[in-house]
Amino acid sequence: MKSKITLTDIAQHLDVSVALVSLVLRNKWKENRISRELAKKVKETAKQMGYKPNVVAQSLRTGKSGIIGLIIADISNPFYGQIARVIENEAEKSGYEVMFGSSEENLDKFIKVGETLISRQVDGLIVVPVSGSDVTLSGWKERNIPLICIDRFVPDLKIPFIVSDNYLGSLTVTDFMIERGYRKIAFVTNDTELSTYKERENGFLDAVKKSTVTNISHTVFKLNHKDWWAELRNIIPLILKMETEIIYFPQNMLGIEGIRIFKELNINIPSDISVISYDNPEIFELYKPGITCYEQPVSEMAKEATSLLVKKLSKNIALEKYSKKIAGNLIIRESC
Amino acid sequence: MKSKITLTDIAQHLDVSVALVSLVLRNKWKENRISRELAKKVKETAKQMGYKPNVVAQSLRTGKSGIIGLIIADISNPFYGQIARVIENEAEKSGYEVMFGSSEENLDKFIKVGETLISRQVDGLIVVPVSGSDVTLSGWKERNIPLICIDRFVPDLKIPFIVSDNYLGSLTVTDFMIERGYRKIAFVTNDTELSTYKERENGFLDAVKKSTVTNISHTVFKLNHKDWWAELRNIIPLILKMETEIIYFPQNMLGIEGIRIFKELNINIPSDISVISYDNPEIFELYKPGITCYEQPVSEMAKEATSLLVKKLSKNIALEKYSKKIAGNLIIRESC
DNA sequence: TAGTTTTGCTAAAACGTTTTAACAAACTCT
DNA sequence: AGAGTTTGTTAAAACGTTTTAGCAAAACTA
Repeated sequence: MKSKITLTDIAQHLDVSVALVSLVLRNKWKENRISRELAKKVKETAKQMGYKPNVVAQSLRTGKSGIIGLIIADISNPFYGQIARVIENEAEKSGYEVMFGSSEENLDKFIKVGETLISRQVDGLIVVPVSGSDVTLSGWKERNIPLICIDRFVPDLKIPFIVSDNYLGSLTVTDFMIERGYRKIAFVTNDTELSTYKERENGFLDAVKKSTVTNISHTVFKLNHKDWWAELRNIIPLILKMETEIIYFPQNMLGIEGIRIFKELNINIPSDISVISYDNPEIFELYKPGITCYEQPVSEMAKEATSLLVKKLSKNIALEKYSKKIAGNLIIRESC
Repeated sequence: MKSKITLTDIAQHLDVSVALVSLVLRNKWKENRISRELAKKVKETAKQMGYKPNVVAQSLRTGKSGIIGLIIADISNPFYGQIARVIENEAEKSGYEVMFGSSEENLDKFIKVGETLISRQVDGLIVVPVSGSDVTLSGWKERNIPLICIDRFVPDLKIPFIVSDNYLGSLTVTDFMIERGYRKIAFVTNDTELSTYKERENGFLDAVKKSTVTNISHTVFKLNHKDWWAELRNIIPLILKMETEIIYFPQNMLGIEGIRIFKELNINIPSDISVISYDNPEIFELYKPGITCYEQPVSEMAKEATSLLVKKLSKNIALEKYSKKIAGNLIIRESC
């Protein structure tokens, strides 16, 4: 069997033009007045010869690759894995494929992955912006690359975004803690300007401030972005020493690492300390005790973002006004 | 800013030929005797004009896409996620990118994903074969598509494979259970012909058979492939009623689902029943009690498979003789 | 019968590259 | 000075498609 059958092969085999074959196989034979029988014959021969279109050639000619590029922030974070899954699924429904890469929260890698995707002629890009990526993003925008931000947005940049309502979410979490009677609260976050963390911190602080309960003592710990992993290990004993009643992790990786450390230290949740976290990875459900958390509307975000981009690609409209902040929901389990 | 700068743009701008620009930018100017100064000028202009090669056009011309296709079996299985991650990483080191899709253990989807990847002109394919995929695979092989199987192999098909040594692994697990004194053992597996499951079952059965201990009672439960999820729920109470001492899940998803069900039923591990599983997802480490399991050499497999494919792509050699079964290792925790 | 319309198909350009053969100009020999 | 060689550059074909304008033949019109 010949390894690659092209339109030319079929055309030669039937002694017709390449154009005709192309028209038939893309179902344009009617409007191009190609006779029904010939069309049929072409289709059959194509199938029988095992013709598969060369998408690369198609892309080159049409300028459309049928690929959506996705840049997530951290491949090992199940949250982004889930986002990628849903986007892939949704994209497929609209006939697109997804190519993706992870920036690992690193600007250089972000740029590199993006440029690679662009040189592959992706039709559009869904990105989780990383710290410092605003210049790059506006550059891409200038170059007319259809762009959507997901999970995080970049203030001041007129790029449409679909994110979860992190401020509201964190308010909810904090109100819940206070209502449950917790008064000594530790908030352990990453030291970064990213919108997600900022808004969750603001939500936390505002909830405490607005509360009618007055005797709340709260401490914010900021982990160095680069080796938060190690820092968390150092900080947790401190937090325990402070007789903290509850620790609030505003992100799943922090939460997961937290419970790992508690397990190692033989600290019991919730009898020794209570825990609440953002995001709802499978492990929070399975863990004993189940971890109370604020679940983000992952599927919804991913779906919205994809359909927004697809809309943009089919009819070229401005999208900023479609930007959205979507609420999630609190899942109460046994950890607090 | 113009949205797409091409070689032609640069050539016109400098009033030289497109050929020259191409030669310079791909660092072939020396062997083509292009003057040093002109080369320098071309490079500078290219950078300054923001030229990015159109990889699609390059692919069409060269017949190489620089993409490795990957078909995993189940996107929601962290085991395959990890494989995908490592492959992507390794591929990148050799200058390849990875496009992937999941077959969801479904033959039609497997074929569809594969054909899509092929029509995208992937340079080669790493696949986790699904049940019944042998015909498809040999078809692809006929079409000269460089192919490697990972995780599972297809007997009788001369396609190079990198898998873990499932028979040996299961022997090890079973020997361990017996040595620990367990005598009433349930083996809960999927009802499938896939090499992984078959070999783990054989390993289990042979270990029991060969054992010098005589009073072992073992039962094999086979879950219907399609809704194993529901069936497992039905079977576990039976297993408990049989006063089984230990339950052996020969795959991570089975194990995870198992502990979820135990949690729901308020069954304690290991006091009510002991558990041992194959694979080592994060949750087995974090869970209380930690789940004893047999860890597969995921990274090693993924690395081997990638480097094998890359080798094939650079120098076109036959690979079957490089097929490998790699041993994993037992991780002892508290669940048995 | 001559003109007009319809039918059925094809030639050719284009997409952005890579690669090879060829060519003019400048040099180097005798 | 003429032949040969080297240097620096380019024209053109090719990869596999899509798409448009156009053409010949057939079928109508009147």
